[in-house]
Amino acid sequence: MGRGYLHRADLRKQQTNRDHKQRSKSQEKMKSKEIRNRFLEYFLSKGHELVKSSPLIPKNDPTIPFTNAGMVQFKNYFLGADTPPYTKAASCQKCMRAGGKQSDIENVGFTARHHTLFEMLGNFSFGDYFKRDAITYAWELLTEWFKLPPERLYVSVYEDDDDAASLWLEHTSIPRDRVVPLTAKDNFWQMGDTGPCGPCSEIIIDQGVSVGCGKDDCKVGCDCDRYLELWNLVFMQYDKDNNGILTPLPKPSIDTGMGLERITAVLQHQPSNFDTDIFAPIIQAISCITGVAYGKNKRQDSSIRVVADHIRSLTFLLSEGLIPANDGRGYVLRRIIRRSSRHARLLGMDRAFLCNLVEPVIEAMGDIYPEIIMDRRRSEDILRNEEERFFRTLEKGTEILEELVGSLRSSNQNIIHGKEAFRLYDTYGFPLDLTMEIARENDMTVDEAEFAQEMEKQKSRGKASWSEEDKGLSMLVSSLYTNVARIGGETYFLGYELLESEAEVRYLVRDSENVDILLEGQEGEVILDKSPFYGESGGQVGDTGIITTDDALIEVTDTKKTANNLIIHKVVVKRGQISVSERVSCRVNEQDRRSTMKNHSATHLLHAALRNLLGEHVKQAGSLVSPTRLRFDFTHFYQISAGDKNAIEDMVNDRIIENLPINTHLMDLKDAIDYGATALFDEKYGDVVRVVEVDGFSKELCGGTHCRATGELGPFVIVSEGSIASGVRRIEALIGRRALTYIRKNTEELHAIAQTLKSETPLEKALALSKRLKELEKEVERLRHKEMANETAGHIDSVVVINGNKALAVRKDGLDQKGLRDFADRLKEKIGSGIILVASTLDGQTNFIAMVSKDLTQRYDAGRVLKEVLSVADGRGGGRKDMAQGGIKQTEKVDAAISKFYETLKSAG
RNA sequence: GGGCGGUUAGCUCAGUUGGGAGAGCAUCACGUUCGCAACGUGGGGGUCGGGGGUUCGAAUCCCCUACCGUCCA
Repeated sequence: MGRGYLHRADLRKQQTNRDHKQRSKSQEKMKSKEIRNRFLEYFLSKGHELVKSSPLIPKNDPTIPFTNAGMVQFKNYFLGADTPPYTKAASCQKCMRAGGKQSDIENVGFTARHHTLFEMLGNFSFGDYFKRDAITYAWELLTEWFKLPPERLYVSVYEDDDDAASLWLEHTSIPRDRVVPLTAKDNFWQMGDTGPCGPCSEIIIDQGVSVGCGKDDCKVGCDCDRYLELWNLVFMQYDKDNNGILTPLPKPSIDTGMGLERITAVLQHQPSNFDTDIFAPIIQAISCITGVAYGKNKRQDSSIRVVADHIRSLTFLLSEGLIPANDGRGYVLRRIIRRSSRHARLLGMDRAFLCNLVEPVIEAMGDIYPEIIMDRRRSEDILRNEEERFFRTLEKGTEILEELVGSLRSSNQNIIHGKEAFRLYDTYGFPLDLTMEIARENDMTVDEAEFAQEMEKQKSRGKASWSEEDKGLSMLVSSLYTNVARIGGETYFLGYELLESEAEVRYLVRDSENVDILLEGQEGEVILDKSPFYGESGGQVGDTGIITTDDALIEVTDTKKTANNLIIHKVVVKRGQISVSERVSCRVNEQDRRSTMKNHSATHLLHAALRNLLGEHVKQAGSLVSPTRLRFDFTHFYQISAGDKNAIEDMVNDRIIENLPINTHLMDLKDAIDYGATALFDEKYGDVVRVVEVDGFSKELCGGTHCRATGELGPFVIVSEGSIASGVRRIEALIGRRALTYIRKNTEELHAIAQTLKSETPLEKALALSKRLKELEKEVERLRHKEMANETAGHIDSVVVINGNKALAVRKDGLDQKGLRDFADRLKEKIGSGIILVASTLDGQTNFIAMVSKDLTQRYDAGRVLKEVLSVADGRGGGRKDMAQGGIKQTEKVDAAISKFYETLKSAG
């Protein structure tokens, strides 16, 4: 990640200003910006590297949904998987707590301290200083720089950590009775079930009796606001293994965290984080738009706080390219939008409203986090879109609920079952509080206990489905790789220049386990010291090819790249064997690789063309670059018109025809961004990045392999365009020979159609033919009816009278179900009142239809008559009183069935 | 990853133990009117998401699958 949080010159300037105003500043309230700066400034003065906040969406870390603490970006340093370029650092990290284990979202708005998004100030030592300095730094900063009164401070320590307790007493002015030992529950920290861990120590401020819970046993460790935890110092000193055994780390480390919102509230003497200058402009904007004043009504205040908190999260998450979805991080985003929208409605808003609040957030935070400014239009569009979608959901839910209320009322009930409320919530996304509100309006209540019960069931279902094995396996392999990388470093990639090279085998894996040798016929994974094989990343698929030794042939079927830049060759040993430390020759499948390069360069042209023609809101949302095709997903809200599609194709092909040079430069990340290169959200970039530039048209950060000039690409053609998720569209395209083949195939097909239709203008001809076909079909239908009418006339003679009613049985083979009905209808028309049976044999089975004219349905039931008839041949059937259908397989028994028909009528009469 | 709901005419949707695919809007023609709105009459428009199964018979029941929605992890 890029470094240099603030320029030193700026800090020096601030420092001078500060010295001037020191006296007055300490009296008046410190602004949050100043608090943030002074924290960083302090640790800069103690030789710390100031590190920029990493994104909320952690790169290459699937174990957590969002960055939730300052240490997240340093995790690999603490784990020892990576070596830091500095030994101590400080940062102000944007953090998100919503959706994972540490989700506070339900509390947000109703407490003084809970947030979804917050900023975490922290200092870190990677084997440099330990407890003593961590303690003295924290104390000095709080008491001398921030001027917190020492007599109101307490510290907690882990009960077994005597070191920490004595260091506090020795190196600070804190009295013994203010050092409070707490249990492991509060003061022992660990990253996961295994790995680095250690005791921690918290600095606590006594805010006075007035803000406390007032209980007699209120003391340090109480959850109320009186003893407020300000700053947590974690002393990482053990490594915990699978059996829970702690071994001391060779280089103990420090990880601390202090919430900016919290320390600001304390320094500004405010009871709630929401009353600080951090939230003031946002709350003001909400009040202004909704016309609801803050501080007048308790319930409305909560809603305002919810919106104020959530809009910060939304603006930040959207700026990192996240899109609302039904699962994963996108789902968390959607939930935050819906919760905000719900509270906006409580404030009287009935239209999309959140999009209007992006601007105030940018004004409040844009100078510190410029990333939220860049895509503001896109963020606003997504919010508007998503909020409108939510309104549709609410409409649907309201409709269902009103129906439910109506039916309850008509049966004199006034309790909405929890199951029903849950169904509304679970299936239709209708919020419980809204159900309760509507219930109240109708003098009803909701069975909340039952609702909670249903929710529990749902949760345990979710958990049960999660403990799958595959998760464990991938964890195993990934820790295997982490170890390999730790010991041997990353694999050097030679493939930008070379397609063949020598290398040494460093590591072999078979069935997720480290092995020394792979034998003939075995499948496994090979890790080399250097390799010309491109490992799948950035959308470009991995190379295939062969690895050989004097007497072995190994086929490389796929190549992957790990988070720590190991290149993993998936192989099958075709002949001989391969063992660790052996010298091998590598050869990449050249034809496929060259095709892939063309597709990758074409992807860059497509990306630039889309941004050019559709707008800057277009962002890459995923891509696949293979030897045979390219697939590009990007953010865009509408279908792409045929005209735009052609314009995109034209623009890409024009750049190809111009044969523009494609150049690659290595530069610092910061310089690359300044240079205007497009960066992606979900890629990890080192300090030095590759910029792939198509002269004058496209600049992208990209680790993939590319052609030297656009002319190598050949024709470009878009094969399909469609939607893959709300707000994301996908284009698939072909390049070079494959594009040509595609165009040729279409042309040939058109020729064949023209030839078949014997026409120069096949489209017109096809339209004419289709119209003619319709006319003929109608004509056939008309004639068939006419013929049927004629034929039915001939059957009238066969009508017999049984018990005073007309009865008629006819056999006419070759009719399908519909024909049978039509035929019977005609007969019925002819005889007026009576009972009719028609039998028709088709495809080895005989179908029957029985009809009873409306005036006789009191006396005869077509269904019953038919059942009798069919009983002679083990047939089945049924229907209504006036019409019934059925069939038999024994076609030779049709005559018997007809006799049965007359018999039945006789005995029924 | 696991639930639940949906997919029927251009659009919005109905379709009740499995037995003739419907309504409203839109569209077209004709009528009414000086004309328009409105109205009246008639017509066109459907692989009932796709595939398999059960059944004499499936929009309807069962299984698989795609897509959309929604909740949980």
